[in-house]
Amino acid sequence: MSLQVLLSEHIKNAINELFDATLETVEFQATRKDFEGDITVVVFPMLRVVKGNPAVIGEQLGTYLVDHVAQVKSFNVVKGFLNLVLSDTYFFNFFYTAGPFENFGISSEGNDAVMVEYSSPNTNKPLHLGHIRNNLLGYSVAEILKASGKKVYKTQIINDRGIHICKSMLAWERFGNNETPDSTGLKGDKLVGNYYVKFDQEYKKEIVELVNSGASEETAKAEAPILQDAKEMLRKWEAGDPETVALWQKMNGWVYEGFDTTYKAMGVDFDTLYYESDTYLLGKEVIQHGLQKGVFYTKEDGSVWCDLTEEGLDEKLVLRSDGTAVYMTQDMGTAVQRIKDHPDVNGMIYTVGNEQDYHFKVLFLILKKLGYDWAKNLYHLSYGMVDLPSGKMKSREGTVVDADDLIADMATTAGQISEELGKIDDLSEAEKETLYHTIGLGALKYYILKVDPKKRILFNPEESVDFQGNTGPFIQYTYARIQSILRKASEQLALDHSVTPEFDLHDKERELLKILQQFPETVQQAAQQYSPALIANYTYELVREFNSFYQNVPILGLESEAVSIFRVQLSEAVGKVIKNAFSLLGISVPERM
RNA sequence: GGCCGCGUAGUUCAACUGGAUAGAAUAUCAGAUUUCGGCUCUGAGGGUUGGGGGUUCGAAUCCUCCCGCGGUCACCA
Repeated sequence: MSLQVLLSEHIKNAINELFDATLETVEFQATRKDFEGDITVVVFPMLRVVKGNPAVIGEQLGTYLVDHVAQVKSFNVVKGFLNLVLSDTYFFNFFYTAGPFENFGISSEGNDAVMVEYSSPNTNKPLHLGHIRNNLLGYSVAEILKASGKKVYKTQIINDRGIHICKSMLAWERFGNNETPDSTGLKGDKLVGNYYVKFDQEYKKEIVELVNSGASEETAKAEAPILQDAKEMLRKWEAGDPETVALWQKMNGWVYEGFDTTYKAMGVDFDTLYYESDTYLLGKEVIQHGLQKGVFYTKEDGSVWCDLTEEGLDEKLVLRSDGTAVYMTQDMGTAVQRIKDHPDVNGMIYTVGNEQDYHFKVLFLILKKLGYDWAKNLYHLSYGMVDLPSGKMKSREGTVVDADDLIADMATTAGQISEELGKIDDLSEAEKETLYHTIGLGALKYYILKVDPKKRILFNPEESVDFQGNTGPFIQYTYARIQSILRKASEQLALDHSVTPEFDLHDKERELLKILQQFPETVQQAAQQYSPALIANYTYELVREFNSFYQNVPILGLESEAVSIFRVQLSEAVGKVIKNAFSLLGISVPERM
């Protein structure tokens, strides 16, 4: 039984005995640092069933608890807050039953399955900083859900068809001179991206020419020959023209290879993939189903709509008058398909930028109206844009930050700083390179994940790779330091885990234990809220608490060996929790740095 | 313009979802140490939580009206 449950029981009994009243729930909170105590009972809410002065009620409750509950050592009351001081035995007991902390906070996989979609790129240009936030969020939320006891499928829908894909194909065909990733030494996604840019340049040229020869800008934009050709290419692709399809496959293949490299560098992965070229025709049966149920209706021109005005939204087109699918149709079809493919899944998380908030609101609502029981478990993991100190990322102004470049830069910067600090001279070059990548990536990931997803991020590369403050490297550094403590300790002490300590806990050690035991709860909370930021901030708090004590107080070579052993074991536990927490964020921790 | 989101120390972020005196980190300043203006400690200042009103024992958090920033309003995806 957890402590809170135990205390609730006793408090309810107390209210019953002392005031002859019935209490439904008891509200707890962690005691604030500036007050004495470990856990706080809020008395105010009880005033609804018990009349009286909250401070007096608190006194009476406190006395009762000290008398009846072994774990409560003493108490104090401030206004309506009853602060309980727990016994050392309680903390020792927690520490020695929860240990050895290997899988602390990580539940084993259950049957309840969810699907997490993230990344979902277009196959006509390389991944950029915006995708990085998307990928990190999606991956981390998937890991957190897993740790909370769910079965998780990571997926993405790859946007591999459409006019934008044809644009890069056309430009390559026309200006490419049969260039390949091999012949140019470029990553496949970069090469294809270059031709997408090339198309745009040519297109603009043609517009200027047309306008100069008297056309209006609007008609010039619509009628530029190169755009017409791209449209023609799309028609050919949809008709299954072998040559076009072969080109499409070849160029997409290049892009996938490039993406794989980037995903690998980022440390993210997927369990199952969906391609838009397979799903873009899906959803028509869903439309039929919806028409029968009366959820949709047909207009005179044959287009199909869903009326959401009762729910405060608009009318939404779900099928064009020519019978072809729109974005919404596809997304409905894909959702249904995914459940068909994975019958154990009963919920989905979509990691997509907040510019699509409205789209997902509508999608979820329609699926609910269609009567799918899993539709109530859909969640749009919506996140804000990533801005740079120089302003917004604009592809036309060339201020887009490329994902590969950024990851490489972060590693370089991490290397420079490490060299200056000069603590790792005895590592081999290869080891150093791995380490710098770990640190650089850790800096990047932590900086992005510690911010609430829905808020915009101002990404400052220099600040993020700082080794001080609330940063990834600082936490990694603490982990490495703990490993070093353990290495030294193993030479001096026999770490007997069966030792039952007999000494008073230092206040700081109680603080640390309090934070430590909150980890499992934090994981559950983060899973409920889909918030890696919660994990990140938790880890930082743990690390800060650890440093504030063990930076000034010796761990080894104390007069009492029992205390030394305990401190080493506590350090070890903190290290393991850091490692567990960081693995939920997709960040690895170095053994030394 | 309608709808959605955001607004917290100079800056970047927190605040256990309505709880106590709104906290960290950075930057700044002052001390200590230092063969260094750089590294490391110690400490300080810094806030009407965009503004007004409301709800209650209690509001950064909830409701409302303004202000500012962003997004979105396609038979595009």
